[in-house]
Amino acid sequence: MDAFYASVELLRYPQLKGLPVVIGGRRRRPDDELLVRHAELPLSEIPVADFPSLKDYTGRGVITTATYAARQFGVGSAMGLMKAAKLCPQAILLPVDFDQYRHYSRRFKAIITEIAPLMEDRGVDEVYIDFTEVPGGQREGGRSLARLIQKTILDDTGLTCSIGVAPNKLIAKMASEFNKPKGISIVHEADLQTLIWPLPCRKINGIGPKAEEKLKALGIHTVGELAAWERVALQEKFGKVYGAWLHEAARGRDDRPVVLESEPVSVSRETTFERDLHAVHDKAELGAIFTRLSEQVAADLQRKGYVGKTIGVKLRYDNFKSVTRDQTLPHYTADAKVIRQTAGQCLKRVPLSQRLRLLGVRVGSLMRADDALKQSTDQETQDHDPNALLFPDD
DNA sequence: TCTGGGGTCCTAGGACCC
DNA sequence: TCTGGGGTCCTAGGACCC
Repeated sequence: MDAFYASVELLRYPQLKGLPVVIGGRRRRPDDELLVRHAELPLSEIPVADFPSLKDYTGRGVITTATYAARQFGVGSAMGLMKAAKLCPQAILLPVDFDQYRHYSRRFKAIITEIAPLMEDRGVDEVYIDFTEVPGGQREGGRSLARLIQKTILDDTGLTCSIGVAPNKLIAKMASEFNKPKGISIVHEADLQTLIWPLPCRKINGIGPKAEEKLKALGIHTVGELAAWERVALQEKFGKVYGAWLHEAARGRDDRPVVLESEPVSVSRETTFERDLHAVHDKAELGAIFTRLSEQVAADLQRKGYVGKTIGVKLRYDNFKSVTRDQTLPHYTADAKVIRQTAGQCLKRVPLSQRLRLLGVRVGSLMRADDALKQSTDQETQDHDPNALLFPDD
């Protein structure tokens, strides 16, 4: 989806269309005041001049999405808001409204699966679709089906997307970036050298900032330059698995299937504080946050129907260094008190003299709650300990 | 003026078991 | 008196992605 969060906000506030708008920040909805002040007005009639702008923002946070108008000023995803404010102080700043994005996410995905049922969910704003067996999926190399999907999503939601069509996920992902926004790009196997090889390595999904730097140090800047390297040489520099993958990726080879369903591995909640906190000096405040995070994780697990047995904490110090600690329980749980208690044990194993900027609670080694129940009743027949796995404290 | 939140996967060492 | 080989699980950190 094109600038997804921002585009959803523009559905609510069409008067902001064409203006630099960024989504992000840590405050409650800054338009709360707007809504109160303009309670008599529909959202779409709130004057543009009354929207909060980047230059008035103080505090922590990053941009999650910027409209294309804002990107012209050099601001973009993951940029700190304070830095963005220097580049484009007049940009309108709206806070993240995840419920709203989830709602539109479900809608566009439902539209896609109606047209092409083999869809892999890649997060709130991205999917892979298998066109292979869809009627008309091969017409014009896939362009006609891509157009149909774009038009149906636009008619139903008012949102635009960009689609890349290619023989595999690796190339399709790269192709989808070629013509944003509202783009359709078809890349055939034979186009590898002309369309893919000139690109910077960083464009490959799986090469991040670290790998890019390492590649640059070797004089490898483009995918084509990467493709010139022998597999063994890359494996020497990057390790057996990653090196082999780099070798394949540079040749446009990727045999990963489109995965329709997957089980979650972990559930977590974390928060960056308004100001850095100290374990001793701000003990009460930290304790309350810690409890809230544990309760949120427990609620998330219960809502999704999972239990887990590895409980962990994550801390980020004021110097941005992070540490994690975790502990595996002998039983599965989704209980806030058990999570809070175990996470508390983990916290004791971590140095706490430095100020903290972030605290997180995580539950991993998940299992579906109904499967865990089944296991515990199996167990019951063996040792007459009802619900031992799920509810050891009962 | 630094740098969100929610994830996945990989690596590597140590414990422990057969 | 010098110590194999394979497997699994646990833990911590880190790269990467949306």
